[in-house]
Amino acid sequence: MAPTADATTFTVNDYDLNATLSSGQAFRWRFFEQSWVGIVGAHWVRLRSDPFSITADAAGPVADWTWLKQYLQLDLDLGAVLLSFPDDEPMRTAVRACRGLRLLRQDPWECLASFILSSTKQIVQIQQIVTLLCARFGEPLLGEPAHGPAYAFPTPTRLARATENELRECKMGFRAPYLLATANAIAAGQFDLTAMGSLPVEIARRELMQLPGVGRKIADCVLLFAYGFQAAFPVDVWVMKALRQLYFPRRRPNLRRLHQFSAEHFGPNAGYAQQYLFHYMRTQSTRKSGDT
DNA sequence: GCCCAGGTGAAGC
DNA sequence: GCTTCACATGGG
Repeated sequence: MAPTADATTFTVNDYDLNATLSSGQAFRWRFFEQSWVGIVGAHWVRLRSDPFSITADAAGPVADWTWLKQYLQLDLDLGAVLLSFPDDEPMRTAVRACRGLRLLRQDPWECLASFILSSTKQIVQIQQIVTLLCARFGEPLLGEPAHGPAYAFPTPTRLARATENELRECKMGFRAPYLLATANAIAAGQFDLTAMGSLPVEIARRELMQLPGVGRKIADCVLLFAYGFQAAFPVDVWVMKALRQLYFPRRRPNLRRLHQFSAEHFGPNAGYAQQYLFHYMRTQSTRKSGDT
């Protein structure tokens, strides 16, 4: 029972909120009673969608919804992006399967830290780790009591003051020293996350990969999901499976070759195409219940 | 028990 | 250069 709460409705088309929020880009959303409940920055928010609109409820008063519009990328022309995809059978199939899937625009630090925690973890487990991390180290936020306490994603400074053992208690295992060292570098001002967005993508990638626990794949995730470099093309086990199965059924190209292929084949919005392949593969091959 | 998960870094060839 | 392996933890 929040005293004052705000709501708003955005008109959309071709926006599949379910696919978008369950597609492994962001890890703080839960589907609950026909709504998506999550945290964006310092805001608790609940989202409901129909084919033509998305309605948002906040826990407190909201004077300006720009933060949510940007996060959801409501101004993006999806049709133009889809038209830029290669006109081949695998992409047609993937787009048919999840048309309306979007890329979010996330906070760089939250995105970076989350994906450091993602290596060889399933999406549900990444969600669990992030939840534990936020509950332990994040600032409390105004939420809705029925949904339990709400927390911001912890800052680099706060995590830099944690011990490796405290982080391991959040079930992150061998990723703890990576997260701690990266938080330290940023908190100490040795690494400027805000500068990445205005660099050429290759330079920004090289910079991000200097951070401990950040290799090519995680760097590409941050470039794509946080900075909006739409040509960045993260290759994880699913995308590798997709590329090999759909484009190289008789060969077994290595990672370097797949990156080369993706750079030549998928065009200026390769990262978007990658998300369609990723989501298509995951929803096709895994038939587990309760996924969304 | 076994294999796998939105990988990375170090060591071995 | 490329391939192999250890690294925590939990789900199927």
